[in-house]
Amino acid sequence: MLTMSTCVVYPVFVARARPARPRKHPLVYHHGNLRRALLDEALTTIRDGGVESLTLRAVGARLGVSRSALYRHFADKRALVSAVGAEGFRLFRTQLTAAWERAGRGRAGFEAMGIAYVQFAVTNPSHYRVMFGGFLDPNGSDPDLLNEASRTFHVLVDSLAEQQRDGLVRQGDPRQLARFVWAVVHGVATLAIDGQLETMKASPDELARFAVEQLRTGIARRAHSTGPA
Amino acid sequence: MLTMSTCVVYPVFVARARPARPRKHPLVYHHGNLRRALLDEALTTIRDGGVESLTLRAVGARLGVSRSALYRHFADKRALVSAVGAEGFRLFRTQLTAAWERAGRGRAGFEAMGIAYVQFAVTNPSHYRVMFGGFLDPNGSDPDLLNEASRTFHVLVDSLAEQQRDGLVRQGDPRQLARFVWAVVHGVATLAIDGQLETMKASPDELARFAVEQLRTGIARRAHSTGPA
DNA sequence: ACCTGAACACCGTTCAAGT
DNA sequence: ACCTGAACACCGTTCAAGT
Repeated sequence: MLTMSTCVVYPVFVARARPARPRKHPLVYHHGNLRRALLDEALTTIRDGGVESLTLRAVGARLGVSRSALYRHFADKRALVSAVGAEGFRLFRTQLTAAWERAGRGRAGFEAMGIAYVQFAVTNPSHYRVMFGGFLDPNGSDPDLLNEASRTFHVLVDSLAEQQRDGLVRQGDPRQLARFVWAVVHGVATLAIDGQLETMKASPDELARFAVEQLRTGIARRAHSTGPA
Repeated sequence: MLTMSTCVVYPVFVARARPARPRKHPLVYHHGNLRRALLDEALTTIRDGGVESLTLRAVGARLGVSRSALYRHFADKRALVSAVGAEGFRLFRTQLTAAWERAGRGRAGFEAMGIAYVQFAVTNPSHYRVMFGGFLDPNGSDPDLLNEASRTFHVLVDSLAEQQRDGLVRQGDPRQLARFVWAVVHGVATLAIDGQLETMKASPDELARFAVEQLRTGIARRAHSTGPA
């Protein structure tokens, strides 16, 4: 637990456990922007080699800083990765709404958003995995991450609710519909980035388009009832 | 790389780098079943605490064996986890076909299989993650894992092909349909085991049933055409 | 307040040596 | 052929000490 607001008075007269070593290099401080620098460095490291490749020592070394300097700005490694995940959700949400708006909302906008979803995952696999991969428990300690994930989900809910008002999507709890739609695109995305589609000899984009098509005929309001099951 | 077929002759007369230490405990060998014992130990460890909790040292210690004894039976840690994944696919496939048969195939069988899919993932989250989680690259070196995954996929393909013959599912490449169906249940499963559903306040089983329902109305052959899009 | 550097308790993997 | 035990090159985290 990090207590930031308490003022700690350090005792000055303590028995020296070890003698002080002479310093080879002068100390260089980052002064204030180290937190941001650590975050950026973690971001590019994860982008290039995945979460597994992220080591605090390497991040520190690349920034010319001790391996434990990080602990002044993040509680631990998890907290650093959480911050990267939260940033990922912000970028993700921007791209989803952009696709939705650019295609003029409605049916075309919804399909464009589905394609954009899978494309984000395929383009940023490491980032996507941090956000969803179970490395972070979403009910965990970071409220920022939780908030960003929740806001992203509501982009989908709002889109579906609007389409219901316009008669493009059949009635029902928009949150329930949104969960189903999310599961579909999330399924395509994770199969794609985990290389499972190659086993099945399929391209991510092709499957994404097919999935969005099937999704539409599944949730679209139909002119003729097919009768009870 | 493990070369199993080459016969290596060890030189006998070598200069000793270090003097031999006296042995405290007599050597106890596992003789033949160590591979199986290692696999079982890895399986329960992963089941209890996930892949991250699996350490070769602990596995060896629990079996009363050196930490490097494992290297006689597996190329490295990855190979051990691959073997666990392959076993997972075998169990998975058994449960899927059992659900399909028990519900009398056809429409009911297909729905039962969908529910069973998500239930397997929720019941064995660590196992499921090993199989799909990207820890193993599926195009990797283990042909056994690849084969098991492929056979499981074909259970789904065969089920859909049979339903097409019986007029329960509309025409089209059954492999393409199977990929879509897989993506849907995989999406529900991964959202569930990564705790994302809790964020959305939904239960895995409820979403699974809803998803299978939507899936049906999406891929079922309809009596009345809704006209071109 | 912020950072260092040594220490601690871990990892997977290698390899000469023992039987 | 199978296993040991020391060694190697890593980890994240802690903490007294320096400025």
